[in-house]
Amino acid sequence: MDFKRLKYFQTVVEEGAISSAARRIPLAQPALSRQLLLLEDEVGTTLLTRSRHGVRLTAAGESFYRDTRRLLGEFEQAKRNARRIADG
Amino acid sequence: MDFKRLKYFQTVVEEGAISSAARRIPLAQPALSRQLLLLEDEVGTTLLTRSRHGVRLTAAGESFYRDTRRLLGEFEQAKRNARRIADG
DNA sequence: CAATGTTACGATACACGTAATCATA
DNA sequence: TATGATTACGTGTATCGTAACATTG
Repeated sequence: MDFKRLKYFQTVVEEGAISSAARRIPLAQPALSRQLLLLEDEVGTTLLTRSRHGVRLTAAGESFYRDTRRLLGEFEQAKRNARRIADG
Repeated sequence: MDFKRLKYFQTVVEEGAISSAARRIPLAQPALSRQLLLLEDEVGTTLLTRSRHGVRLTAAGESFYRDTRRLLGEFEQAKRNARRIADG
């Protein structure tokens, strides 16, 4: 599991569609679609419902989105903490 | 950044040496050494001091070890939360 | 048929293992 | 010279982009 995959998921949720998220990342749409399927496979449940108009979070997806958004922030903080201690 | 890389770091800290951590993971010693260098590069600071007897955490490494150990637990919890909501 | 998402497939990048090298008690 | 870490290099797997296909308002 790469943090990259979680960031992709965050972007898709924020954009409400895989296509526009792919443009924003940037990444080809099929590559992003695959990354989301792999993420759902690793988590073990469906996180998004797909439709003609884009994607919507499932209840499980809502939970996972909140949890991982916090997590990504904490990881950045962990790196900052380490650098701050090292640099003085 | 892969979670795998953080888990490798955890194991190295617990073992106190790259060589024994590599046996435990399992992974070839050079591969593990490279992963640690890549991790330090991504974090932006030295996390371990190397010696003939193994490795020791720097002050920055201590901080990063604590932070990421917590993070890894929280990630597992995030997955469990999602599955619980989906299944239950 | 237009805008979305997925599947197929070939090319590239990254992580691995083996072998060689460096460092130190 | 024995133990532990790093560098070099070839190989395999995973990710990417392009192209083709599927779905639906």
